Amino acid sequence: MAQRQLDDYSQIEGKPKKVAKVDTQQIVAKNGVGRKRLVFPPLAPENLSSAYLVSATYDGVSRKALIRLYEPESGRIFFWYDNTGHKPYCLTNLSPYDLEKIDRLKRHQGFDHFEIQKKFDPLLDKDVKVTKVVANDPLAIGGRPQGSIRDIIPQEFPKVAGTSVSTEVIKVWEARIRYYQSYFYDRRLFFGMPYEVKKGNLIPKVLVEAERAVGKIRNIFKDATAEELEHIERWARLLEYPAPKFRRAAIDIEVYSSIANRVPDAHEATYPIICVSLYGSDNQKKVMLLRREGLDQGEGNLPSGVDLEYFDSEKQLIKSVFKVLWEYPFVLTFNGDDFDLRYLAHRALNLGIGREEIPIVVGRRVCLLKYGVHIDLYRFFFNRSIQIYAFKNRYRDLTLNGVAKAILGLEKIRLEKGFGELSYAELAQYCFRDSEITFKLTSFEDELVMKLILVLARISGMPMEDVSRQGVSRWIRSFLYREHRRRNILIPNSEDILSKKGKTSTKAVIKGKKYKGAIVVEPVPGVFFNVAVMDFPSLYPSIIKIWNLGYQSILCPHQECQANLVPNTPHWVCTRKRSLESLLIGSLRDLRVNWYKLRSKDKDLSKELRSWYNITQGALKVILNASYGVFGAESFDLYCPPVAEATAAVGRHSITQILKKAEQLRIQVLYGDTDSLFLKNPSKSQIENLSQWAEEELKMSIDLEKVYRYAVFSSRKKNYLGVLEDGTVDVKGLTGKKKHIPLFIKGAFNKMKDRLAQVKNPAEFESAKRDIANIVLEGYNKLKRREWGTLNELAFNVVLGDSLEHYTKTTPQHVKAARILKENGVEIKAGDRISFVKTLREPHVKPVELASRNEIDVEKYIAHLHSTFDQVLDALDLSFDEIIGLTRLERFMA
DNA sequence: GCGGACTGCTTACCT
DNA sequence: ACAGGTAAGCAGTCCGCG
Repeated sequence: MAQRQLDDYSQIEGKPKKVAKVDTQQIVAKNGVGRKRLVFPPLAPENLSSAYLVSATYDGVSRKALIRLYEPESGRIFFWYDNTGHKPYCLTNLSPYDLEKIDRLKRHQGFDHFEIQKKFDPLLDKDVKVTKVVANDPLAIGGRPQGSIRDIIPQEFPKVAGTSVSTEVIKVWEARIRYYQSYFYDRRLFFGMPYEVKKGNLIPKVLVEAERAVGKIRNIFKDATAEELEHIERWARLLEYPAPKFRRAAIDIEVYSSIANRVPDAHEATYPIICVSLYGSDNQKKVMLLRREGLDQGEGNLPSGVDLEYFDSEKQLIKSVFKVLWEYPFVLTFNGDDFDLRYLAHRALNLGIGREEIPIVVGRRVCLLKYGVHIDLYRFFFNRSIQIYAFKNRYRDLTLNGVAKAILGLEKIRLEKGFGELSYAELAQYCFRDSEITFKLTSFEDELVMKLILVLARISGMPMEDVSRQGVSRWIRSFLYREHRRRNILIPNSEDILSKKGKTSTKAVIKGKKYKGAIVVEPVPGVFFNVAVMDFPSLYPSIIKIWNLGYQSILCPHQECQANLVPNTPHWVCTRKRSLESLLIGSLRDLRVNWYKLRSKDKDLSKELRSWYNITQGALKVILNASYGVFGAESFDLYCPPVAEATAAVGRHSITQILKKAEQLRIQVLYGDTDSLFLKNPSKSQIENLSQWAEEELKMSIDLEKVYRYAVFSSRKKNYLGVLEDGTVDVKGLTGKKKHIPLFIKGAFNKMKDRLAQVKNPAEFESAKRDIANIVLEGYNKLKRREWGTLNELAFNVVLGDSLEHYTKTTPQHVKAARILKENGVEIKAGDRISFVKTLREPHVKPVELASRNEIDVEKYIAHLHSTFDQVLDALDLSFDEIIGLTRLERFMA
């Protein structure tokens, strides 16, 4: 089963119903910046002019949806409780008459009532009557180990039905959607958008400027159908509204530990918290230290403006931290879910601080706040899509230091000793830097990260907490679910989609894959001047749009659609009705390509506006890039393999057709991958012809993406080097750019790269070739003469993909090195980068720390230098062996 | 017992 | 837990080899 039994918020430790009684337990906290006293819960007033809807939960006490509104003027959070009487529910195909027979259901304490509802069944393609089973509590629907309504119905009905009823025909739908999501979908509320409270009711704000922009957009998309335009406008309305300033604070804690290098257990919370730092957007900078006996003041400078406060008791220190957590609307941590907030909460309990005084809600995998929104930046930066598409793989190490160094150029303070041995000054300095860095991860480039999370919350329809923690497939699922509810379409169960439309028909090139993917054109080896790169902008989303792909439309039940075949597959696509995916993904794609990308570069707009548009187009890019893949991912709740397969098949068809056309137009294609073509010195009219043909015949645009002054291809696919007119060098796939190879080799490679950047025309190539040969020779000689700097220069840095025990089939070199490290008492876990060098004696590897320079296997390094350079030398008509002076005979003998 | 041909595993990359 | 395709390097296996 792809769906999870329980959600994070139902797994909150302790008894959810005892969390903060609304009327009796009022917690009053005075914050440090002279604001008003805070009363909990901070109810929204009867009238509130404008506040952003940032988060929501189910409140077990009032049994209502609870919405957090962020009001940027005062920088406060207000709580708004549902006033419409909306309740949790699920749907079933059993009639109320049948359901009445199920005693356990009727007697269930959370059960409220039945309603008959008409819904559209997307898999049967017709209206159906279903029963809405309404409950008083979302946990009654699902979330209790036994005795949840969603389980009782299929389990109990066959027993009471009289005749034999198979469990399979009894359906329960929409029982696994979190209540606050369900609430938002039904009430058509949008996370991240501003609302006003008027006489206690929530009303969306309308902004004149945003509406004006929507009007402009409407004019741009003249060719869109009415249905498409409707969706484009709906998205644009979400994206045109500006972002607020986020009042926020980053915190970081340090815990005393007797053993250096061991992370204290956040659940046990045995050791005292000795230091906490705070960095606020309102310039509140603070370090709180626990006084300990015999500790030196020590030397060390805190940046100016940082308050230093000492506490005699840890309890007082923690209470002081809690004031901050009861105060700020947004709290930032780096790994606070697993460590900082979790430790604080457990430590507080250990010290006898009352539950109601603790501002943290500790879940199984997350830690949330009772007042504000906790954003764990570790979780956000861990997201693969964010890493790749939003930050272009700029950071590699998923540590605070790694991310900050790559993005901000800021580093943690290096420690020579354990926390236990630091003086007050050293500890304060160290701790403060961490919260400073954490904060700055959200403030660089005009608060990009906060805005990105906001935009993603709007598009996905998820609270900021969730959107910052969950992956792109959840975001996509959420906006598709939202559209189902909007149109009164039953949200299908994953297993029903799969049993109806689960089969694929093509054979993947790679063993173990489910279907065939993209085409890579065999490159023509050599150096070519004036290479034009053309590509289909967001090819797969375009295909989903144009071919009307979706789980409903593929293999639809209509006879007449069966002739509408996807090229090279037996799959047909519906001709009667537009699929939700086609409309939603297609309109997002069109908006990005034809509006947001252009606006982000529009010099007539203010810098601020351009930056906003740039963030928006970046968010769209992240989503669009994943919008095809999710349909081929089992974990996606609308998993539908033929949709993914059809998308890839049309992709292959498109590039194959354009290759043929290029040949007809006598344009030589040097290379191509998935959605791109590299053309050899084409004329303007040839390019024009090609793109016109694609527009007419394939109904797809193809753009001239860039022109390389020259490009170097080896005979290997996904391996090339291109020099743009401005001298920038694009290196793709070559070993020389891979992050794990030794700096020594990378250095030599980069020298070659810099030299190649200077070549302007074929004539200049000859002297460049001589220089490159010298670079290679220099590297070779240095190795031969063992003239490297530190051993670090020779270290390979390979990420350990799994925990050490997991490697049973083979033992790769980095695993060998990691095991040696472990024997030496170093803690090793999945995701660690292992640095090792190649040595002469068995087992031919050693962790850098443990190796000495005389045991290096120089010949191995020469072999690596050789293969790294071969990828380029081939094309330049140079030979590694000749460069290093091997005679033809010696080469023959070797 | 050893080397070459082969397959499989693992990582890092491309679109 | 978005997909499939490609390259590289090494580990492990099989088989021939008087």
